[in-house]
Amino acid sequence: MKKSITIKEIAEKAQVSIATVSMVLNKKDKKISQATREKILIIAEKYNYTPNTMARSLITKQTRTIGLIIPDIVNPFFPEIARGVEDKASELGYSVIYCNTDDKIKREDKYINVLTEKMVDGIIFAHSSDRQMGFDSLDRCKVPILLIDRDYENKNVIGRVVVDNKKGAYMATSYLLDRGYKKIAYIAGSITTTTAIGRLEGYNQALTERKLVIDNRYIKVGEYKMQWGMQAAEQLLCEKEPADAIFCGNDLIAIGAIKKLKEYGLRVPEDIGIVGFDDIYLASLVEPPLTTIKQPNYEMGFKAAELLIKNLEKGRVNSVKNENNKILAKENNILLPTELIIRMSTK
Amino acid sequence: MKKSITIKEIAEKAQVSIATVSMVLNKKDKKISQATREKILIIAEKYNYTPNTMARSLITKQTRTIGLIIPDIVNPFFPEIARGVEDKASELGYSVIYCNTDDKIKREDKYINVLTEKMVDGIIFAHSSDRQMGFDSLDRCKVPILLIDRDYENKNVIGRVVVDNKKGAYMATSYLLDRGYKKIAYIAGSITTTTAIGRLEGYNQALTERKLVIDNRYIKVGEYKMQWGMQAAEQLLCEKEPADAIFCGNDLIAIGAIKKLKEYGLRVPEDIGIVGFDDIYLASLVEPPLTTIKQPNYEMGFKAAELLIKNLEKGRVNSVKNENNKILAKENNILLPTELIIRMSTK
DNA sequence: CTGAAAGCGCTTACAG
DNA sequence: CTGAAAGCGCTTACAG
Repeated sequence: MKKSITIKEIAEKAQVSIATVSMVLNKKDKKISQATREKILIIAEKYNYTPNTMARSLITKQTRTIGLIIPDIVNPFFPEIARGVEDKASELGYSVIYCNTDDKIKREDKYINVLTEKMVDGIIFAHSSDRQMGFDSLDRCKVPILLIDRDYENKNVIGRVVVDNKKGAYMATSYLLDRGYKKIAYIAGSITTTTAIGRLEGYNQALTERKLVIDNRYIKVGEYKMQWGMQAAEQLLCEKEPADAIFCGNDLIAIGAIKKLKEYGLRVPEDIGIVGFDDIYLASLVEPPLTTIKQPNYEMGFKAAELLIKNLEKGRVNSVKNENNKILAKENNILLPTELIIRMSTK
Repeated sequence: MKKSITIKEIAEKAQVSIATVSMVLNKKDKKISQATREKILIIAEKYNYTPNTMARSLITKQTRTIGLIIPDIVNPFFPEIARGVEDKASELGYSVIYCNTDDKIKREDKYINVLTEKMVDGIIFAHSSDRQMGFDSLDRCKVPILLIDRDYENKNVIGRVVVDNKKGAYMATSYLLDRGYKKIAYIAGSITTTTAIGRLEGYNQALTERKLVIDNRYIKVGEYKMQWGMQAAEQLLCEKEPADAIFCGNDLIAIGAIKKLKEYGLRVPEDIGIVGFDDIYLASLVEPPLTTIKQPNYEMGFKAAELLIKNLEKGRVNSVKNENNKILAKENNILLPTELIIRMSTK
């Protein structure tokens, strides 16, 4: 491929210094005469000049690139986040390097290193729930990190954008109770993540508020998979007093549960109520359509990019002051609301 | 954030020159004594040295970053591609900057510029079908481009990885004929893209091979949306001799068609056969489960990254020779096979 | 085996 | 209003 013209070459052609060219091309040209300016601009246009951002970044210490580390873009939970991030970033003149970790800490660490070497200005990170406090590669990270979806404590974390899982689970459980179901089970995908803990709390709160007893036999913990939804639903059906409604940790679990209930000849929602969490593409096409707690994934990505970049640019203004503000400003912790989407069968 | 130590500082601490440090850190240290090597390595380790790839790239003209330009990561067609690209790229030591265009040529052009400025080594590009030959921003692009999914002619295109749409459509249509359906309709999403043309050809071929007449009333052209599937299915049902099977341009169209058929009280596949193209997440959960032509999207991304990077590195070896090989080597045009996935109702 | 020097393409005080 | 110069952090011939 043909290489680009440089400011040095433009300077020669225009018979001016490279400093002047640089200033004109960067619009820091208040002090440059109109004649000079035009001469330079015309040459740059003619030779299709593209600046070399490598060279620029070397001086400015700013790449206008951010990293996005997620478990897996194929997991339908993440494309919307990724899209939100990219939309806001590109609006603000930033590019995004994206990385898939499959929730493996080794890969996370590798990507944090790579992104550091590429000198990204910041990282948006949906980390593995297995991440352990203590001796952590995040400590050695030289780049500000903003967490999404899952929370974590680390000195390099400058902010977090998470979903109000507790409220969502509360809404889901309350919805089922409002519709007259009495014994609400909860099929969880996990119980260790901050996300999962929030959902359990919301479930508990809804029951407690109505003075209902929390029955551990109705709480099943497994993985966020369809298979587990089927398995857990079967377990629930075998209890002496089977539950009459199920709040599912995510849509995949819910879909599995529905499948199993059908096998047992149970109708949803006539015989048993179901609400899922998350919002998978086509969830509305499953039969019966799945009522879910929708997570604002696009907004999560969008807000995260906005917050990160805002902080980066603020940081540049008074970087000295920022050096040891380990206490996170409250406005850097964003809790996004969820929404209950009720879907009815069209039959 | 704390800044990284530089090779200059390491050189001072180790009492050697920066050249020596550079060689050791880059493993080009055959000629360096073991003692010196170790001294340097220990210091680098101790101070948690991370190389500044900006500085390096400025000299080597290589960023080990590629661009991925796609219409929309939220469209379920693209996550698998993106994942394939990232997997292969990271395996080969490359990062990927990803961009969403919404099929807008302006955004495509913008991203091509941005990626050029960021000095990516190459671009994997799923372009808008509206792209016009002639005065084209791609011509001015300074970076090698590899096309995926959709073909296009341009001097900067060094390769293409596309799906065998013709064969896929042929398989879909033949499958329906084999099952005894007589009048196969085709609801297309488009008729202008190379992709769409391939599918139409395959459909025609299957009919022609069995000496069946191609009836234009059975071919409906619209968009790749569920809404259009519903609409077109309705149109087909209103024909004097309604079709008894439909090959759908993609899964969304197929799902829309199924929906409409249900409204008319028609059963799939007893009353009418349906085959879709593409493979959307959860397509197996729609009722009845959708038989589709699966596109090897992950492989497409994976192969694309492999092919692009292989060419980049080859190009570096003999860049002079490569300058004007406008004729694309045959091995740079990859046609990936599709697969027929038959899904039956479990009832 | 190692170092001095040039240079990648740019920005940024500083001087005039 | 404009230019000369230093320097960002690195690599790469070249010399010894």
